[in-house]
Amino acid sequence: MKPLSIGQLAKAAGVSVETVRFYERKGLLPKPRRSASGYRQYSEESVRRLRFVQRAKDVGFTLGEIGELLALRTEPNASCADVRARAATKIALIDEKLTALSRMKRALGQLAERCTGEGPVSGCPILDALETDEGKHDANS
Amino acid sequence: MKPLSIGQLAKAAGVSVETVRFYERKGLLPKPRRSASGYRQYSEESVRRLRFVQRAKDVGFTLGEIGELLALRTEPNASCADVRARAATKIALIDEKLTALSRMKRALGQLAERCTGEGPVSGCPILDALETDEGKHDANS
DNA sequence: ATAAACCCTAAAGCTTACTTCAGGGTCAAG
DNA sequence: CTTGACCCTGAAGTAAGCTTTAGGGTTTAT
Ligand SMILES: [Zn+2]
Ligand SMILES: [Zn+2]
Ligand SMILES: [Zn+2]
Ligand SMILES: [Zn+2]
Repeated sequence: MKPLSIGQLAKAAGVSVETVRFYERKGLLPKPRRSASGYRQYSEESVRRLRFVQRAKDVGFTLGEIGELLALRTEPNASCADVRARAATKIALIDEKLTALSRMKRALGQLAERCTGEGPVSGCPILDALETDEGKHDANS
Repeated sequence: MKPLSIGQLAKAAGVSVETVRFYERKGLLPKPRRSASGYRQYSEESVRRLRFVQRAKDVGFTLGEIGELLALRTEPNASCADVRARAATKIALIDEKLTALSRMKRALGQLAERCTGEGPVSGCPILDALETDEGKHDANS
């Protein structure tokens, strides 16, 4: 039942003390009670809250979106479907990023394939391809 | 042979005028000649250069890295292998990002699967899973 | 000659998620 | 009673890649 100091909370959730204060400023963590000397005092609930933020971050939500998720939990007319919709939106965004990265990887891989790594830079097919337009959109000749 | 204005160059490469000036400040484009009234004057070579930057960006290089690639082209003792190595490094980085995003997608997808989207937010499996530790690292029970 | 469309500079602002700095109090140990 | 570990605040800095703002010249067409 003894309250946790900000350092103890930070450690328990695996973040830095500055991050905790930052999240508080951003409204992701409620303003905690203070000791007589002004030190922040946290409970186990605070640890759960902070871990929630970390997990939501891990699955791709921004801090702003995490704030919305947290707000949803206390809005009485919010529905499970709201949460689901946010998850779906996020998954769609992740898919877009995956697609873009795959395209990049393929394009760069194709350039790299043609470069033997021998000789001076002046004939490198990678640079040549970047200079001219060649190599984009798999041309047919 | 008529020189291009900054607006014409920007249009030819599909970027904004401000972007051209920004790239010049960053050293990605050489400082161009100026007309009597101080207007920048570009050549076709400038268009190629600017397109190089765009294509390198498209395959994932940062502006800093693109500057290095451009510098390689004029360093006499730079080798084709240098370019190849940069490409390989970039591909590895793209792979890391792909892996991270795939992990995110899978984790979030697993949460979303359990949410029917019905009822109030208070019993949403997505939020529940984010609050507790459950759902991480596919537990076996 | 005047208005639209373009051009110039330097500097500040934007986004996200923090970190660092500057300047000080507080608490436990020895 | 002093040292070191911790805590406090507010403000500024960081990364990348631009965009915007503020204040003004130039060119071109009518
Ligand atoms: Zn090469
Ligand atoms: Zn739900
Ligand atoms: Zn100090
Ligand atoms: Zn103006």
